[in-house]
Amino acid sequence: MVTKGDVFDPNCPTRVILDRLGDKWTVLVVLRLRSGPQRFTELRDAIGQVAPKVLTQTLRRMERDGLVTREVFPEIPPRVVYTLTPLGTSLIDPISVLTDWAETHLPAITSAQATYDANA
Amino acid sequence: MVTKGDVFDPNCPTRVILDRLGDKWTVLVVLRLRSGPQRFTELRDAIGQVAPKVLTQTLRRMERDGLVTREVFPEIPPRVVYTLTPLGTSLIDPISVLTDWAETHLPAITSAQATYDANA
DNA sequence: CTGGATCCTCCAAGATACTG
DNA sequence: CAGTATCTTGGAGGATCCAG
Repeated sequence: MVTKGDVFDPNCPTRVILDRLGDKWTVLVVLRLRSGPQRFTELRDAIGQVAPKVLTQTLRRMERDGLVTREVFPEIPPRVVYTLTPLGTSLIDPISVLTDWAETHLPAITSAQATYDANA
Repeated sequence: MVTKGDVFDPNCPTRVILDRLGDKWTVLVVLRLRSGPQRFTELRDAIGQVAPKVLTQTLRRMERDGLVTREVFPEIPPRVVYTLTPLGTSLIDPISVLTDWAETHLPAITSAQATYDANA
């Protein structure tokens, strides 16, 4: 049974989620797929300089977690389309809360850092 | 100027925040300090097996970011108390959204993983 | 008690090249 | 086009000992 108190258990679900969100690309993939299914190359180009190996790793892990589906069309050249699952879509709101917080408080953080560094 | 669209800019504020939340201990420190100021050892004991060096690094970074204050009492033995700043306190809500999401959807994720692994 | 100093491990991430 | 194969690396995290 999972309770609110076990965030301090190393196997706590929140820790698992934060591991995912903490990686470099998962959140960006979610935000890209928000506007609809995308092909591998579309994701790569949109997200920026990400090595194909890394993007593949990210997408595979997201597929395993049930956040995206991977659809292969057996054509030449091959076409692979990634789509957010309902589970993946449900992550958009929590992510938005974070981005909103980040954008709201960035000035305060930057300012705090400047003050801290000045006294160093 | 910071806009919603620049999540794909490597210097995007959201990326910075996610880097923090993605580390192993910051979120746990926030949740501990939620119930009030704590001493170094109290934090260490409550959070679990964290090396003092690592906890110090975490706390220093949080102090630099303006999330906590560090108060040293020049006594023997020394006493150091960490307290959430208003900025740090404002992080509790976004974190709660994440923990709620995690706890709600953990079964779905676990199930998805099991299905994925079974077909491997 | 707090946490600095030192050394070590591990792995996400990246660069590059290649293939069905 | 959508990856895989291989090699490399930076830095978070950890273990241990020591000091004010």
